[in-house]
Amino acid sequence: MTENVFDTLKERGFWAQCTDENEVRKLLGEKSVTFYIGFDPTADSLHAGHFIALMAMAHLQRAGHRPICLVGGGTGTVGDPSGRSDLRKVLTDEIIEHNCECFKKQISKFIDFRDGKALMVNNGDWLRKLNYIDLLREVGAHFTVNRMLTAECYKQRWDKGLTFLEFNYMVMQAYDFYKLNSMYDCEMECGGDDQWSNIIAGVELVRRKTGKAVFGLTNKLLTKSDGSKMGKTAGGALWLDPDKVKPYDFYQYWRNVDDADVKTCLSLLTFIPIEEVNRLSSLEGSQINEAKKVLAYEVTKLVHGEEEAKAAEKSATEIFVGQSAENIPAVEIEDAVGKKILDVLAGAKIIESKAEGRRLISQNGLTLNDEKVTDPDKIFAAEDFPAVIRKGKKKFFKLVTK
RNA sequence: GGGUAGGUGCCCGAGCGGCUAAAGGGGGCGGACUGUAAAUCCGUUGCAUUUGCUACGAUGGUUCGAAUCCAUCCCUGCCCA
Repeated sequence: MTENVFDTLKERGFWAQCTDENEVRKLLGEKSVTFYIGFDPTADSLHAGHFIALMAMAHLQRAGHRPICLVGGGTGTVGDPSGRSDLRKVLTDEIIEHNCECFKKQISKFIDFRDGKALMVNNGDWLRKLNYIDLLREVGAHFTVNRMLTAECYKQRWDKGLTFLEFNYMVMQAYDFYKLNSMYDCEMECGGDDQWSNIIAGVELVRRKTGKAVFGLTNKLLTKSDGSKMGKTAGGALWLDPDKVKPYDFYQYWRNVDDADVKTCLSLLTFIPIEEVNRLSSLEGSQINEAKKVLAYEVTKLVHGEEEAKAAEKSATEIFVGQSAENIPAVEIEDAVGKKILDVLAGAKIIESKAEGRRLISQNGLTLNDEKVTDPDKIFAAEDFPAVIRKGKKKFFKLVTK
């Protein structure tokens, strides 16, 4: 440990807030600390927002600390109200179970679990067995409602209403920390900025129950320079699952971030040395495209592997620079000769509806093999294949018959 | 339980018997301009396409005709108990 990770995290912009800064820094500098981050299984894939937490975790692990990845098989059943203005959908046990499995698989790609260097646990293992009365007596007694009500994470819900179910989320999460502390000597909880209230609750619970000092550290949420959430695509979140967001599209997302966000992304989402990050992000004008290429490549490599990253980069170059159509992401379709182009595209989910297709054509946004499609009733001919479809300016699809 | 305000398209939010597939904004999409960026401007934004279907919490009802009126129910906020 030549350099304190605490400084690294701060320097790279992860740091949002923590309990006693000096103590945390000291702790991280003098020994291997076991820490945890929780991930609630609200979907069957992690997304860009989780990725930043995984990066923080990876930095800490590289510095010799031991991460515990906590999947929320228990807390997921309750739903975290933090930062939400609406009630969480209550998920069924089967869905949660399935989502937990998906999370585990994905997390394993970023964190090294060999030789006990990291742990993966599921809080369902203890939360689901809890007895209500026992919990109230053991844990509930340490919380004052007055204090809880002042927590930032509930404020957004004052107008909309907060159910008792969700109100209890904080208690569950605090209990997790207490459990992990007693089972694995976990001394620090990390997480997104929005988790601060929950983390503090855990820190206090551990102290009250055991007298031990434990710590909390939060990282910035991934937001754009204008404050809006980053990692949103037309289809929703920017998933890390290649079946949900194709590596090529994933690459393109980062290739197209705002100039103003390049620096944040490079430092938070890649392991590129900070000096290089600074150099790249200070490039001016169109030069900054170089930085975006590096960003897109590096992030894609971390998430989907080197091979996919190279393929995505190659496709992008071919599409936007050269005219070759070799590596355009292929979409498999049934034999389409003689069928209406709109039917085929809608069937392949390239367009959401035929109405969208008609709109696209009338607005000059659909191209087939470098020719604008002008007739909404156009029929595919044999010589159109292999067909390259361009939707708008930047979206390319190659139609390949099965 | 009582009182009261509500539940509208992806989101926010107007409408309160026909001219309403529903103002306005946000978001999305397409185009122009560019650097595969931002900002700006223009167009577009339920589905199917030829006037058909689906849609304003749910179900029934009044009416030639309802998101708009009535009834019942469900859900939510606020106040009181």
